Amino acid sequence: MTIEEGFGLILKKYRNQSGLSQEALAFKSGLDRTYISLLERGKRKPTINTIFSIAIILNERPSKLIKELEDLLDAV
Amino acid sequence: MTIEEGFGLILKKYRNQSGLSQEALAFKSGLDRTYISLLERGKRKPTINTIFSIAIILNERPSKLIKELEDLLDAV
DNA sequence: TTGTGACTAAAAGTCCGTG
DNA sequence: TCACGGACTTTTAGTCACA
Repeated sequence: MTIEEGFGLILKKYRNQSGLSQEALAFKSGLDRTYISLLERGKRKPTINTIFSIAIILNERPSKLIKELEDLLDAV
Repeated sequence: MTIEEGFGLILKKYRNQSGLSQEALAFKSGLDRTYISLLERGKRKPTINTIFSIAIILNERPSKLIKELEDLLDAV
C-alpha cells in the first residue's frame, strides 16, 4: 500500500464517522468535491496544508491521522 | 506563522540535531540540496510523501514532526 | 555551508460534466 | 452520494549556476 492510498482510507473512515458527505467536507474545507474523491481513492498526494485543513474540519489532530497512517503502513 | 514556515523550523531543528548538513540530508533522502533549503525557509509546502521521506532519514516518526508542528502553531 | 533567482517537469487542485 | 474523466490553472518537485 502506498502512503497516499493509506491516507485515502483514513480520510474516508474519519469522514464517514463525522457524517459528512464528500461534498460537505469539500465545502467546509474550501477544497473541491472531486479532489476529496481523488484523495480518498489514493490518486493524489496532499500537501501538508491540505492535511491540516482536512484534519481540522474533521475535528481531529493532523498528527493523529498521520500516526494512524504510520500504523497502517507498518501493519503491512 | 504559516504551516510551511513551522515545518521548516522543525525540519531545520531535527536536521541540526542529527548533525547532517543540508547537502548530506539531501543526498540520503534523494532530494536536492536547494529543495531542502526551500523547505527549511518555508517556501514550499511538502506533500505527504516528502514529509515521510524526510522523517525517515532523520530517524523520526512523521507523526512526531507533525505533532511538534501542531504545538508550535498552537503556541502562537 | 547555505540562500537565491531562474527555470522545466510534474503534480496539486478546480470546474465542467456523466452514469 | 459517489466514481470517474477531460480540460484546465496553480503550485510544488526538482535542478542549476552563482553569490
